[in-house]
Amino acid sequence: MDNNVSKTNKVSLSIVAEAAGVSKMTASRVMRGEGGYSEKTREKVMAQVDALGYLPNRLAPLLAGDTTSTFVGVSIPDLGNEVFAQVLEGIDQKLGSHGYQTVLGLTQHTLEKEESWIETVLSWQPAGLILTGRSHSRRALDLLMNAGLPIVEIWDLNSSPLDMNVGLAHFDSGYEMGRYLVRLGYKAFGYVGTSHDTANAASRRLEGFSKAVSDGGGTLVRQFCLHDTANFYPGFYGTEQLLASGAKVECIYFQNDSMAFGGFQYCERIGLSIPRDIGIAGWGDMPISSVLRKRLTSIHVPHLKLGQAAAEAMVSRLKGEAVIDSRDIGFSLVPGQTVREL
Amino acid sequence: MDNNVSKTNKVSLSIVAEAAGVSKMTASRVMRGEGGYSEKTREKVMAQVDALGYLPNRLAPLLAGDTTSTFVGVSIPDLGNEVFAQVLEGIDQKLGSHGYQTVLGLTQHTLEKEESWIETVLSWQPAGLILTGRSHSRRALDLLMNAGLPIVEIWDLNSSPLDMNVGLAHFDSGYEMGRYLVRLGYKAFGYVGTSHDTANAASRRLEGFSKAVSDGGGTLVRQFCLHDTANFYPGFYGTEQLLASGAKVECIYFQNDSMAFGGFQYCERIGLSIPRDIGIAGWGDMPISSVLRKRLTSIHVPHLKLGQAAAEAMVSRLKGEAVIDSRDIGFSLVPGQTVREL
DNA sequence: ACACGGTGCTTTACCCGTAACGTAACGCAA
DNA sequence: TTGCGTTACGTTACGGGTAAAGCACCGTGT
Repeated sequence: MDNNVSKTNKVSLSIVAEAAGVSKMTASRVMRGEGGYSEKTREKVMAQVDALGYLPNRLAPLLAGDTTSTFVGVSIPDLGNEVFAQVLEGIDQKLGSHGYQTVLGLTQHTLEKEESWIETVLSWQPAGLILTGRSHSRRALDLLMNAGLPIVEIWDLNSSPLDMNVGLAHFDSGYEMGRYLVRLGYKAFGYVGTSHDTANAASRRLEGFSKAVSDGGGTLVRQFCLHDTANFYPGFYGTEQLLASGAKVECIYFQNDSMAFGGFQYCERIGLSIPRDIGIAGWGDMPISSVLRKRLTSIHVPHLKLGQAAAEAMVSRLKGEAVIDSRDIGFSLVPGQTVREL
Repeated sequence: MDNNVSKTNKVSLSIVAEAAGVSKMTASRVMRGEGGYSEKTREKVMAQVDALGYLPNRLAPLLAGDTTSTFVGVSIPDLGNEVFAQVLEGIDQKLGSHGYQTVLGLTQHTLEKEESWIETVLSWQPAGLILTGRSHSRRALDLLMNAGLPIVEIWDLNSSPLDMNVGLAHFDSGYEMGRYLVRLGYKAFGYVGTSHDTANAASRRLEGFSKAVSDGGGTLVRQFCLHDTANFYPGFYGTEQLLASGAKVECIYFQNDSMAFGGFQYCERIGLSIPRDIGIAGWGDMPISSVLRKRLTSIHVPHLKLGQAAAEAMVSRLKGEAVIDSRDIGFSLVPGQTVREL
């Protein structure tokens, strides 16, 4: 291996121009195909472009201020949660198809990491930012205000977004699930989720759920919030802890379907039949549900579409088109077979 | 909402300097804390930095050529496959902790998308690239050679990497699984996977598997490669197709655990008992396995660690430290309970 | 008295591509 | 021939930061 590759003998436009025997400006015009040169000149320049392997440096016009970058910073809590991976996929697909690049930032659900990522990414002059969640640190807000670039806050619907907003009403989705389960006759509920951050979307789902339950005369007997990613295993051992705690629950509401499936597996492992002995409800209508004999009772959310819509809003704004500042991507209840029937 | 935020009244160093009554250069020195100024000057400058909310523009020194960027381009096939999401998470964690930014590119398993992404991302002067897979288009190779920057090819172990390489021996992992299953007495095998790209890692696993099977006197009766993401549902309907095809198989090898679980679910759905009636083997030892009563027979791969190791190799190279050009991240067979016992 | 070194600052030049402007050469009509 | 437009270029300036060089001014030693 050549370890001294680092000697970046970068080919600049002036080098191409000199080699072709023309001025930088003429070469630049040829590169952009904007006309104002003869066919003979075009050939001379292009011959050198091919020979030298010239690739334009997009930083230069950016610095000169006559363009914006095509970077879009995207902050995502974590990728261990399949739901966020899908949102990111939707974002990157759409951004990419419009010639924009995704600059990723994983925040691990902390505002501090988000803040330091925002500071760094802003210093690279992104065209805009897509941020997951609606709460940001004081300093992050200052930075964002000062930067004055397009921002899409996703995931959560937000009555006063910084700029644009694409998401869904998490509280409402929790409320709808709670109401549905109460109507089925359940009274005593348990909850298993992750994270202690009261400001996040999952907490708002739990709030909505909790309200629906008490509105309907039921009780949220016990809730477990684990310090872990919202994936299968935490759902499994969270359920174990919940049931071991002695709480008498008829139905468990989970932060998402991955956790719900983990809980489902634990219940069956200890001999509980679902939904006869205990009900299980999740959130997200995630891919795993499609292969289960008993489809999980859940809330369907178009994750990929959410990401795409966010990217579209960003691209439209960057192209100077009219943009709806706020978009509710919606959700729908999936009855499933993991809770009793009416 | 202020829709006219776009008026980017960018605060530059000269503005800060002028406001503080010093030259750009002095302000620059204060910003970098490299000395050569009085305490009084430092205070004057910092007061203006705070007042104006100045954030340095990291593009400028980049253009001037006395620094490299802190962007690292990372190409990933898709995020619908949990395994790649984890690899990406590992990469971004490690890059981020060293002050580097991940610029994502989803290639959807196609060399054309990789090529166009490489071209675009190179024009933004990244510090290095991390690419999934070892095959690239002719033009991509030209571009990479010409750019002369650090490259880590991940996923697959590669006898002649472009630069650095972190991965595992996919062929061997397939071979080991095949040998294991043959030793258990299986003779007739089926395969369910995705993608028709013969150049990718999953194909190499299949080749290894196939070789082990024929070396051991068995037969790979039928194989299904679906045009889909390697997730639960394709595993489910791929298995349906396989079994409906009338092929007599005793054991099915899947591209990964997600597909294997989908297949598992299909088998149980139609009344087949696992492993009594049919054996199932996956790859990746993915999170879902941890909550199943019958752990999937699989190959354990430290995905997160693979991503971290790739990022570490990149960072070390960028810092000018000595780097091992190639690293085998390894794998290990997980016996599981979805195949018969010896 | 003058050389010398250090401190604290300013000035100049540069990176790369493009906008804006300048200009030489030519064609064509009055 | 003059006047004007067009074509096909070249020249200059710019943007944000930093390296390198320049330059006052001070204190100190001889």
